[in-house]
Amino acid sequence: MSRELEILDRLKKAYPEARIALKFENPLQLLIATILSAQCTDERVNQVTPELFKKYPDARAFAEADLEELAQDIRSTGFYKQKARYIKEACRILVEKYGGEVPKSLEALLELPGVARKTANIVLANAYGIVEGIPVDTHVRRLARRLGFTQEKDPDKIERDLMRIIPREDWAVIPYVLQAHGRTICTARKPKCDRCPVRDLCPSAGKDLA
DNA sequence: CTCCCGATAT
DNA sequence: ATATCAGGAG
Repeated sequence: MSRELEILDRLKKAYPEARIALKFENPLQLLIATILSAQCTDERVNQVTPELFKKYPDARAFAEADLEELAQDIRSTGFYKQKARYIKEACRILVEKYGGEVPKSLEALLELPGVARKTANIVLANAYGIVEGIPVDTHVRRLARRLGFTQEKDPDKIERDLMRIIPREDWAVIPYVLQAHGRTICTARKPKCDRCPVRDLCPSAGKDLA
């Protein structure tokens, strides 16, 4: 087995429970929650969304929301004015072009404001089971670079490198496995290499870098 | 590259 | 006190 596949195998075994942490009951809720999760923990998003989804039950409700009020409703997730604008405008487009439904294609999702490949991949995979790519967030980016899976910095280029290395059946779970490892062991600041299950396969082990 | 911004770790 | 964080747009 290649070094890369051995790493993936060990990490999957180390974090067998790893999966999406965002709470949602339908594709629209997942889309909104994922937009909110930018630069914010899923845990905090989950503190805001139950109330939010009660107040705004569908895309039309978000599209017709008062912008200032919506912003206050999501305030604690940070970047709240931006996110409120993205959500309102995205939902306006959903109502206008897709009957209030969340479209099932990458291209259509990428048309929405506040939605790039990371968000689109998460929504497609977890709401519809459609796997077209690998969501690259900061955890995935940091670990992919530390593990020597890529030298790139641009998320889209990192995604391409990962799609070459990782078997397609793992594309949907791998971000959650990497996030779990990134939160617990391979942290941004002081990675706990002494407790890492892939230490012997990691080119960055013991080093003190990004 | 800069801006958006509150919450949390250090 | 302040550095950094589950992104994306201009």
